[in-house]
Amino acid sequence: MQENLVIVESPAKAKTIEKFLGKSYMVKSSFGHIRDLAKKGLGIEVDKEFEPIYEIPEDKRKVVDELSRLARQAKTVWLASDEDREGEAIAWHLATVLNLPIDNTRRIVFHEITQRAILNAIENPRTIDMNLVNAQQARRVLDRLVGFELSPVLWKKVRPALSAGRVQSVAVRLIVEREREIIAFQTTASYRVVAQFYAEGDPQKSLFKATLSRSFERREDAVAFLEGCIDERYSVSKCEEKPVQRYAAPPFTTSTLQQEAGRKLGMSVAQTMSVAQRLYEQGLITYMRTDSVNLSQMAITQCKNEITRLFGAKYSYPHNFKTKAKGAQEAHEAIRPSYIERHEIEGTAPEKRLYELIWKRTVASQMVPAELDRTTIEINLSRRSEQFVASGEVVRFDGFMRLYSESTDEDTQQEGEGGILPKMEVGTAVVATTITASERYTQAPSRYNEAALVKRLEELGIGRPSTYAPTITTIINRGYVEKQNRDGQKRQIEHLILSGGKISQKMATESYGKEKSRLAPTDIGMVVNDYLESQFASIIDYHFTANVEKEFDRVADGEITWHTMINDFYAPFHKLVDAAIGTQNDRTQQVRVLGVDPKTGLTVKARIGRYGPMVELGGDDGTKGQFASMKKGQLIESITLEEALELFALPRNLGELDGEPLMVGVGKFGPYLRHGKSFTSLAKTDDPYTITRERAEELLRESGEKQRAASEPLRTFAEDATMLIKSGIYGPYISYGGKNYRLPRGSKPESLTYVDCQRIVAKAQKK
DNA sequence: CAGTGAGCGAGCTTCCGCTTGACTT
Repeated sequence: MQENLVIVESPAKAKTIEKFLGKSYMVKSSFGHIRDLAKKGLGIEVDKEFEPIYEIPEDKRKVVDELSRLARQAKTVWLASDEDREGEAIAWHLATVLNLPIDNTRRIVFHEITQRAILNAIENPRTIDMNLVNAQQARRVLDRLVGFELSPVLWKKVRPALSAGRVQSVAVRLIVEREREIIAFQTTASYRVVAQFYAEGDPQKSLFKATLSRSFERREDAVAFLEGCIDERYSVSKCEEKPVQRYAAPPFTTSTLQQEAGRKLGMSVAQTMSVAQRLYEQGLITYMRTDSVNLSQMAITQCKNEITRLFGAKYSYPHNFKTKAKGAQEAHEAIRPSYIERHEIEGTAPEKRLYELIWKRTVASQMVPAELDRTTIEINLSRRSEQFVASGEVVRFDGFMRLYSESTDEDTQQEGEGGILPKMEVGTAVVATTITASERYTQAPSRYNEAALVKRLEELGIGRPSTYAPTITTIINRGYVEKQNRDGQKRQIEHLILSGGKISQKMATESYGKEKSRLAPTDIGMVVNDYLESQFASIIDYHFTANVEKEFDRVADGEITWHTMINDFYAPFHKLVDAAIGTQNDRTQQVRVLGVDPKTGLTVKARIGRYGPMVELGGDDGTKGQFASMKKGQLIESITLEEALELFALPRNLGELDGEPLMVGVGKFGPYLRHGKSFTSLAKTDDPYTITRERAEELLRESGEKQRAASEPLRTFAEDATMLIKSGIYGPYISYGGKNYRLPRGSKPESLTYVDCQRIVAKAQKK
């Protein structure tokens, strides 16, 4: 029996803290929330002052029973959940459910997992802050009201099983609006002029590139400019050198870790979190769901020592950062290595790489700023008012850049900018060796990648570190958004080159628009977004969360009761819901006419059909038209007539084979070949519109062989022919008596005996 | 699993934030 029971939220945290406290303390975890609003129905008694109906979810029963038992035996119970709204609520639910008496229950908080912080917390217990708890109840109730009243409107007015919510609907809106910007974007070309200069009399050492201060929209203007340059004279009008400092980025929060892991390691948001979770569980890093950039004093000191040891004292700059994120609750430290002196770890490749990234970012944050010289040279023309401008940066002292530099989404360096520039006196005459006017196209805005969406949500104060990854999963699962790759397209660009007094022309191709894993809306995502915007503009407003957060804060400060707050919100909101149900919705039946098929003279339309977005050829006068499903990535709003007509080319018949036609089409699993009753997917590199008969036959043969190989068991046993070890997508498994059984961890299929397999089967059957 | 392009209408779907395993063939 233990004298003291300490309850925290996370089991890994419990393990660490237990080491810091004496033998008389037992530390257990609640695994997050232990109670929630009733799963069925609204879970709120709206007309009884919004009384929440709480219940213990099925999967929490065991934890609660265990904690109950231990709490009864303990002399003192310490509620040590996080010091934020949710943590305070967890403490209150625990106190309520475990029937903890006020006099031997203590609420303690700490923001970092260090021995000093924990002992300090134990010495300064307080009581549960009911205002903070009520702010959480308000948050929970509001989210349920919004989600469970909006979603049914969508079922009725748009399509069943859809969903809407305070966070997810704004996330979808961001993606839809970006797509509309891209659709509306008109690309324009202009000529950008770059010249190669050197100082008169010193061609070797003084070579540099400079860009003209303006570009030319019309080709003839660019040509005229170059012609004028043939007998132009140039001189330096300004040469300025300015020292600048570049500061290290703060240590990681959840959102910045997701961004950097995406950019530098190519990891998805969910992947980053799962790898970080493993590092956390091994005690290698601090908690990975945090909005704080704060470092403990201990970590700052360790960084100082480590930096001094590795690079010398002049590189060390011990300091802390201020959190800027909207609505940050700062219950934890920034994400950092638990032990700064540990530079690398054992583990899988992603674990090692993510740890290294965290280590570098943390240590660099405690290093001095880099010092750079930024040089700007301006070149005047004798007969025109434009100028050529060159700028460059030279690192004078590397500082933190010795270890780490933050990446950006737009890693594009402008031509004519860069490294070292020569020192020049004002008035120096310079000579242009070549001047090039190159065609440049304006770029459409790019679609969000996962981390960029998280960044935007965080800026708006929407969502929490624990929900960024799940929110993305939700909007993808609902079919509102897809992760898409796009092939780049090619276009011709013209270079006009003035060299040796003559202008010549050179054509080049450039590719543009290539995208990997970008978030794009689906048609249903756009329809739902437009519907919500038309009926519930105030709820999916970007500032809605920020506004209600202010109200939650007032509840937390005791200025207003949560009932008042929720009532003030609910009355007008519920009116909107009633109004929406009462109005006819014609948005989902939208049909877009794309034009007329030149071959048949029939109209081509795009709309959402029973099985998703489709194009229709003809079918105007009550007759049945020809239908074709739209491809992934195509939208009703932006598909062109040409793209639509292409879709009718499938399914194609490649001719007979063994008396059966060989067909190629596109189904819900992508392009496929059908021969009789058997289906084969095309390879990624094959195009269903152009694939040849020879290639199709080759694919059929290949897939036949693969299928034979896959159905072949890995192992058979002489004792019993029905006991098989097969290879599946989750690794090897046992197939026996029509059922499948997974192998215990670490067992090797080649070393299992028949008796082993029998045991595994028997054990699984007992369960 | 690879197709479709209406109108029988049961009973169901859904939120956001805290936390981890259990489990797919």
